[in-house]
Amino acid sequence: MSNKPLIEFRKIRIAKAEKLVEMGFNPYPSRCSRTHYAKTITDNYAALEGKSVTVAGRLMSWRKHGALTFGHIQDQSGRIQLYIRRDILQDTDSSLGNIGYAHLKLIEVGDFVEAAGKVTRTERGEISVQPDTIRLITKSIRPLPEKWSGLRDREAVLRRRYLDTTMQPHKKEAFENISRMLFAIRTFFNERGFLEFHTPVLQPLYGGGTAKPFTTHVNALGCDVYLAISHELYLKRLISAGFDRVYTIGKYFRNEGIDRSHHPEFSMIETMTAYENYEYNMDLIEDLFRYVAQNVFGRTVFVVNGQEVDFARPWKRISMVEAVRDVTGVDFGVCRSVEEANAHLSAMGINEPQASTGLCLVKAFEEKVEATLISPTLVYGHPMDISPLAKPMDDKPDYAERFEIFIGGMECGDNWSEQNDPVKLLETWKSKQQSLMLKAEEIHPLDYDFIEVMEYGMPPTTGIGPGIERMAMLFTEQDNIDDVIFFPLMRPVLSPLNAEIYRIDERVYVERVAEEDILMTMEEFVSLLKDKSISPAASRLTIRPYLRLWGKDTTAGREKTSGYLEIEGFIRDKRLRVAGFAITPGQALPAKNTGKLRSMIESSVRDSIGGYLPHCEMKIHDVILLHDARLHAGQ
RNA sequence: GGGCCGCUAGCUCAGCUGGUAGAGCAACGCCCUUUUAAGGCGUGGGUCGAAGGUUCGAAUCCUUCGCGGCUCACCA
Repeated sequence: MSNKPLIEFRKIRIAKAEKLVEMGFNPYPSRCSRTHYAKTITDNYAALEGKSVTVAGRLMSWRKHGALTFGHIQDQSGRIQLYIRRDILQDTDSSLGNIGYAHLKLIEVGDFVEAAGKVTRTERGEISVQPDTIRLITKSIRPLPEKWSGLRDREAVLRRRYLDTTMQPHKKEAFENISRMLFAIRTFFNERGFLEFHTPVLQPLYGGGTAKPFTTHVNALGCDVYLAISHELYLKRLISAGFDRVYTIGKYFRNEGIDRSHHPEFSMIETMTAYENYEYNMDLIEDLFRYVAQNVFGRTVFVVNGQEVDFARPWKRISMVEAVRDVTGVDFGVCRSVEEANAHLSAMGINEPQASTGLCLVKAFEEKVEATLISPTLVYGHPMDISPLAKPMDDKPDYAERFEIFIGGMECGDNWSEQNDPVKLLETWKSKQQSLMLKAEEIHPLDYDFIEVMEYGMPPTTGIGPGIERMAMLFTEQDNIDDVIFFPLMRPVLSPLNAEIYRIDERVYVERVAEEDILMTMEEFVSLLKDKSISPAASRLTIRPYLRLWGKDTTAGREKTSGYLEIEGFIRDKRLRVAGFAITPGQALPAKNTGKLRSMIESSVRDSIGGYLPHCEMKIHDVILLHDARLHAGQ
């Protein structure tokens, strides 16, 4: 028994669906016989006036006036009004699914309905369908958001995008355009003789980038694998296999920061073209952007960060050395020593000494130049230090045949002539791996299988890799990546209200989706601590006690408890779960989950393990009751 | 990870220096043959994100936690 409005609302609507079932209706039929979209009718009124049509969609408004009822049906194309007259609408007939005027109250805003009737105009001039019959297609049992404001809460919009696009259909446009963009990209490459391949997302080694990967496990093979951080090594295998022009529109997973231009899961169009070098790609990518701009969006000028960007004009092409020189006046191309280069850096106010001249150049570029590149710009000639997979330039072997695209101050693609000299490639990788310049976490596994492919030989090859989301942000003029990803990644939540409606224990739900824990029993844990076989990874531990209260044990005469401790900080990046935690209160447990219970638990935790962890600061959270016999007594 | 901000009914929002939690939409009941944010009369609806604390008294003040946003850092 609840007095929450939503729960009442749901009950009332479910009751209506049940009433329909009693009357012989199916509130969730599979068949629908739409003949026209709303927009087709409003766009072609002259031709359709007086003709019979069937429309279907979600009912967005519903105004009853005695013997007249008005409403709006919304489908993918738009909205159209229903103008329902009691003297025209056929009577209820459950064998046909028709709902008559007397039963219209069983239909309400949010439901999906089908209406068949003549196209007409009302006295006020609105193009409408005057139904002879109305069928319920799908009963909705939750209220839609406020009709005028829609969803405003950013979190609500991101978590329930379907409601946002229902209430504000114009918000579908960006996503429709992104879909068309993908189609156009495929057309562009297909027309140029490229073949689309699927490359693996589950990869036994991660390569082709320096990002941190996601790790997962294949039970059938008994080994850990990584989610792709890149697909290029597979595309190169395809070139070696004899395909000259290949591409993939791949999913990339990088276990790093999330912000308005980074998402853990994103996509790129990545190509490989044999018998060409990076100069070919400069033309290719320029053509690609122009093609998408013109064919999907019908224009070439877009507003990025408040500034106009024109994709039609030939793009500026500049070497990284020149770009830095133009902005800062410093020519790293003539630097003779790292010391000299670092001195230039600190003169610019960048006090992070780099390990090589090349890295200094890159640092200066990132700090001083990147944000200034608003119009599409191709920056080429990266230092070899940061280009392990690229070919050096013939005339300047310290620089790579590589270029990046910058638009609106944002990097929008990375491209180079692929290093296909297997001996040099191996050398570079090995020295890179052993280099003390790199932090341990940046060392990537060597892909010897790939080196072997290169040893058999891969013809001269070059690839481009523009990010789909960044492209979408440019073309749809959004400045937040969440607005071009329909389902951005968010922490799972279960509202208390839904927990009540679905009768789910919220904590059990959250537990189930939580990361994998390390498990051991209290007995094992204490004995390992006692032997000093294990020690905490951090000096600050966060401990969450989970407890079940089982009520009074009549034989022992005391209250029974069970549970576990969840310890963060003991094992790096993992939670340790110590099962078999219980308390034996010398007194009755407090009636409520208050500070008193908390302090009993806290002293119990400290008694059981605190002694073995003398140098640890233990932060013990409030107890989380998984079961409380006192609350469940009636069940 | 740091800083700042937010979280009140299904939705959109009020609620000031602490004093009985409010409105609109939505819902429920009744009236209404041209409405379109329809209208009129009436009714019901809350764990104020969570837990502690201060207080005679907390949505309001304090602490911790949760979720989110913006921003900085990190990051091809």
